[in-house]
Amino acid sequence: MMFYFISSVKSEEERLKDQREKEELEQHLRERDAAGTRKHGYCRDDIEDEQYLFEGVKLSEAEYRELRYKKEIYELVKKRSEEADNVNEYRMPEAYDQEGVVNQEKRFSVAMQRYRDPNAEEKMNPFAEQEAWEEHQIGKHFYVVILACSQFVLRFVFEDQIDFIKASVMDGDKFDYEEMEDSLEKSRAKSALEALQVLVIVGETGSGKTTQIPQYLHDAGYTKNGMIACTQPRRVAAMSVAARVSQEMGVKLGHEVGYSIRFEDCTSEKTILKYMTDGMLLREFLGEPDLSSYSVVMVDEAHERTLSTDILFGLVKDIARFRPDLKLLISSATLDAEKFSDYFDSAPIFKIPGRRYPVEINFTKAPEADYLDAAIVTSLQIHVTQPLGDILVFLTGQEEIETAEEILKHRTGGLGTKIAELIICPIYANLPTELQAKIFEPTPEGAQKVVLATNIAETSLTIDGIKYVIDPGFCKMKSYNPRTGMESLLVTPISKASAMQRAGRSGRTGPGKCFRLYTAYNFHNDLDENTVPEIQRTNLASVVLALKSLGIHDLLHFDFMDPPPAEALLKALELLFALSALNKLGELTKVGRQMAEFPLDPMLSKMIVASEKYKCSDDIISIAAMLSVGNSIFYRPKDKQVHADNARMNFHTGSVGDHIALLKVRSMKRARDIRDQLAGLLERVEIELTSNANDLDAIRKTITSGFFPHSARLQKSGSYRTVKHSQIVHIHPSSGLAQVTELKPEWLVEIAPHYYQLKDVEDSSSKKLPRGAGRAQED
DNA sequence: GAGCACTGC
Repeated sequence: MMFYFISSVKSEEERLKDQREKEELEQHLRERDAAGTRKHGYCRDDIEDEQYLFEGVKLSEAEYRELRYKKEIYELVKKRSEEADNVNEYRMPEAYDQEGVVNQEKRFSVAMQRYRDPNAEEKMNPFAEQEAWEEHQIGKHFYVVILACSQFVLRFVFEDQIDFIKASVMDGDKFDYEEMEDSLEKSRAKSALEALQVLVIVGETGSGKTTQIPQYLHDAGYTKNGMIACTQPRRVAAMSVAARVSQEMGVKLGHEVGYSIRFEDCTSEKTILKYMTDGMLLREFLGEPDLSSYSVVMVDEAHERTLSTDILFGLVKDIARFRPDLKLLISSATLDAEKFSDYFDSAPIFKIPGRRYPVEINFTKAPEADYLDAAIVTSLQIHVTQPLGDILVFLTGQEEIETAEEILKHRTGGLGTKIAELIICPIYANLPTELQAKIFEPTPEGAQKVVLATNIAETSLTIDGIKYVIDPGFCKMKSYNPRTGMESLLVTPISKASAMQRAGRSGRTGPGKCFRLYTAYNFHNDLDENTVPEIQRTNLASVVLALKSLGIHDLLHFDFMDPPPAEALLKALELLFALSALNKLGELTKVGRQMAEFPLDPMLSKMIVASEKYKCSDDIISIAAMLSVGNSIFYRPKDKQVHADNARMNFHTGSVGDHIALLKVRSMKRARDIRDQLAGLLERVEIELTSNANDLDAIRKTITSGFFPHSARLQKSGSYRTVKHSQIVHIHPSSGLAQVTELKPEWLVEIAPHYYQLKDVEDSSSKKLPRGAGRAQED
């Protein structure tokens, strides 16, 4: 346990100067002690200068003497309190108000009085009761005691502090927005944009590339022969950028400038500048394989390497060859520009400066075993020792965030009013929107906000005013095992690119600091340069189906920027063949073409297509919509008991039931939207909308038609084993509502005779073959 | 008593 005095707000130069002075003082005191001249009170009587320093803080001589004295006393009583057998025998009622809340200032002065009073009976340990209370409150690990002195506040911190080493400063870019527009108009940018068919554009978010370049191309006349498409990885981005550009151009959104996202097409015949999600352009490819209505395609945020952008790359590269009039712009953040350039036949790279402030990077001196604990300690360390400014902590998931929130509340709960208030804001995608809004509320004067976020804060949303980033270096990442055909989420170290992105989050509105909870050595030697692109770690069934329906047959030789593992491609082909979407030659069947129309996992699409036969399409699309919305409909924030305790402790947290209700509303609306879309698509593939809700067997058979590859048999042991590969699987815990559909073994042979033979399903001991409809885990 | 990062069509 270490004992620190930590100074108040200071600039870096001041800090260094103080540090120097402090070292000088310490050296002086050491020499004096060694000489045997040390006196009570640490008076610096032999120093001429008026500056008195106490642990780095400048004081008047009187303050200095007082503090030195107080510290010594404090250490003494602390020591004695540790020695005391029964801490409860000492009481200090004066220090508590009517509600029983301790007044730290008062507590200290009472302690001082008692200690100095030669007649006091409780001289021994005035702090014992307080300490017992604190230990009870915050679990012995960390506590802060505030001492008020005449003109300033000093803080005592007891903690095994984490030592950081300042490693480097990520340069900012002092860049003038107007200047850029000017230079874009006049400099080589203009000629480059006009002369070249394919161009890689590099620029940080905020450089204006997304808004300025399409406008420039429009002015240069590129919209005469077709639209300009600009793709974004996220819906909100497409919407907000379109809104801004339409404003800048002085036109109504949806007229000349529009956006197109799922469930919402805000474009018209007038539209010449179209912002859209990458997945949406991919869908448009299916109907228009040469993109003839576009004259320019700009793939924005290409460095994010979403599944859709990666597929788009291969497709646009291909059509650019036979359409010399199609201009192709690939825009990305700095890191992997060379790679994009290489892929697009050495396309020139054009750089646009970004706008970012410098960010100081700190690494830990030694590796931290428990990153969650380290993150909490570091937040408090920043809270107590650094100038005010909001903190962003990257954690891996909801559960971790909830744990961290509890611990932080616990540890700051017992602190008096002398310390700045710490506002804790959790944020993750499953958090109801109403609660998400909390992170955008401006931090009140004198308070400090700590945002506990998942990866959502890395790209999807930006929070202004973040000054400190704490990066434990992990995230949850999806990985796919082609052998078992199962996807799983694993906590994985992040890449260097991701670490830079996280650090950059602190430098958006002013200079920032990033505290990495790993060593510089770890960073340089253990982290990958870039995150493995999604296409290499996902189930490719829907990708393969989409490419096949675009007429691309030789998938193993398709020009992927980073080819997925051949095994994953083969697994996808195998599945599509089993679903009869492909024939033995690997060509799309009629069923396959119908399936490709649905923006769903092929097993779900197959289920819908099969519903025609069993006359229950109306019921099946409801099921499909609910399944594709994901699990969040049945989501529960946390174990009720814990939450109830929490609510009692924090007495203002709202009711859990309400949160779930809010969440359900959002998910249900989404399911409704998807269902409506599916109904429209049914018409398109000429399947009649029929309901057959009374015939459960028909519905079960329809489900079996899509999900037979995932059928499993109940073992005597209570676990399940897949029929096809004898893989042990478990029903996912979220399937509390028996989300397993029972089916008859003979159906498998009836519905998928090419996949199952009678011998596969024969099992004298069991009549039922429940099937895991939810997610299954590998054993 | 289990437990689901983030997008997107």
